[in-house]
Amino acid sequence: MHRDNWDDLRFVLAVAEHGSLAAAARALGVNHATVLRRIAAFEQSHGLTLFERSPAGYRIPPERLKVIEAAREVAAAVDAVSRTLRGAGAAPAGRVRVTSTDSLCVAVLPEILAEISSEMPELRLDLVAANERLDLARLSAEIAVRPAMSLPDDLSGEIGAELGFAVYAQRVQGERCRQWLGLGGTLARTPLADWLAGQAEPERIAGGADSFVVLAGMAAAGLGRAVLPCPLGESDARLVRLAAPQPELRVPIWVACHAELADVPRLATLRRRILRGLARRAAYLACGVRA
Amino acid sequence: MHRDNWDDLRFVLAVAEHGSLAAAARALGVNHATVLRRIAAFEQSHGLTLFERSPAGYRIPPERLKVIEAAREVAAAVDAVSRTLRGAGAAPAGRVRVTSTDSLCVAVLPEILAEISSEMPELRLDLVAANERLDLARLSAEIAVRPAMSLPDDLSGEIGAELGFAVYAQRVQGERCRQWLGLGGTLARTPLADWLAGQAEPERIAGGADSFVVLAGMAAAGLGRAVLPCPLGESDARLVRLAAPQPELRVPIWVACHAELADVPRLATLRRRILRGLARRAAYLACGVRA
DNA sequence: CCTTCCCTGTGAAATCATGCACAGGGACAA
DNA sequence: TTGTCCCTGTGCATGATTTCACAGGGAAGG
Repeated sequence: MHRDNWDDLRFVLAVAEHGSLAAAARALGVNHATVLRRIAAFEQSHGLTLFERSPAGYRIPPERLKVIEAAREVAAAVDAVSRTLRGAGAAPAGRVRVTSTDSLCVAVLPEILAEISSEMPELRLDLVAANERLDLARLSAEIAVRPAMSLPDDLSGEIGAELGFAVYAQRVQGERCRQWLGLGGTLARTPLADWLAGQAEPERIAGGADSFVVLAGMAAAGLGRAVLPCPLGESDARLVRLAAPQPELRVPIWVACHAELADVPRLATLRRRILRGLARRAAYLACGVRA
Repeated sequence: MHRDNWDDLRFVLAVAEHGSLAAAARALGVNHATVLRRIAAFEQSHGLTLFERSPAGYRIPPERLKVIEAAREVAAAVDAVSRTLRGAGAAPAGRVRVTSTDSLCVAVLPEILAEISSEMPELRLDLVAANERLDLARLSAEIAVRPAMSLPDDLSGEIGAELGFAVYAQRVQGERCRQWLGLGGTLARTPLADWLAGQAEPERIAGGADSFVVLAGMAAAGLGRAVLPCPLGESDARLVRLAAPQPELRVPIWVACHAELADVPRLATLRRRILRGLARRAAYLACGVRA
């Protein structure tokens, strides 16, 4: 069944975009019979019919559009490989990119980087916010600051502090607001989401988002109460905390870089300083209490 | 040169992950000679050597790691196709996902959605923040709110307001801060980035980020001055605007959905309400002035 | 009505990729 | 040193893919 050939997707996409076997074949520079057979192979190996055949050409029914969108993602990713391959240049000296979740990029890291920047003014510090595919995209940065229970094998790093979570809501509505905000996207597959499922009945969920920063904005606008990382909830004056942080939800914050890059002196210095910055804010990160 | 076979990436990835032709071949269930030739074909078609050959196996030099990471992205995207193909289910009723840039997801849309939610309490409104690949990932949401000069063909929508940009910096440092913050990632390929390049000499750039929300946080922490969407800059009390919004940088904000979904009544209603919400805040969006 | 054009679909020949078997070489242990 | 093991790399037979050429059918236009 799974003959699993990524190249078939290229043909699927071409047919979807050109509307017919023949047009796709012209665009791809191959014979139309080839396209016919590759599409047939793809459909058979996945056990479904993707296209509507008609004498006028191949059409994708609307309910199959998502597959095409997903295939477009693949195309974009392949393009990215090409671009990476082309501009295989090393990162410019004097410039370090730090990646983290958007919460930390907004709530804590700017402060820490500002301290570091004043001590090392020659350095250019870029922040790369990436919630999803963190483990995959990690090479778009030299240093990663990641809340996680453990670190992937090829990363080398240390724990700087722990991140705590609590429930927040709009200050003026406060306790009266009985609606909840749910976790979407990649956040939906975290222990936090399980915990939340135990707190809020599904019919009480008025909305959701795939990012804590957005959730904080929604909670502040009065859409409902949300579980947020403490430093994020505390940093927004429009929000009020409804309960103490849940100790069972604490997550270590790792400061890491690729094992291969662990010895670069500049990166090692920066890692140490970020670690120190996190450690100095440990209480704030875990409980939202400013030292 | 461009023989362009996506399937070769599968072999590249397998060799990178297993460390040798032979191990990759075992994992893929093919002969090692096949792997050898596919790798060779890939390298030749891209005109470079990706792996370091040694008697002990194939190794990727650290500077080539990015290519592998990009290939992993492709793998993830292919997985997504499979998952989409498997669970070809429709979105649950009574739940609408709205996607936009992180700036608007944080600064304006929560307010608008809160108004809508109070009028249509049975609806669950999810916000999906997506800066990059917006045009590709658009099917992860039903409605898109997008600042852009024009709309892709397969989207149908209207302009709700215009988004203005201005330079902001930390209130306490204010004008004294002579450092700038640059635009990274996808933001680096926008007209805004060109404009910024005309304002700030490269050596004055102390940092950067791929998201305006993160840039706002960095500017507020005193890392430098940043160009920000007006509603985002105005919503942060720690920031002060250094100059009037640049009229030439204004961008229309589209409220759109897939052409195929344009007629769904529930979505049409929601689109209208979002449009109204944007129009009512036109001055705030364009100049940062609260009506 | 017929003609033309563009589409899908199919069978046979040619091309290309794959698997197999084997050569060569480094690493490691006896 | 010798033997073993695992690795890369290469010729050749085989089998799968692709191309080519052609059949059939709907749509548009005279």
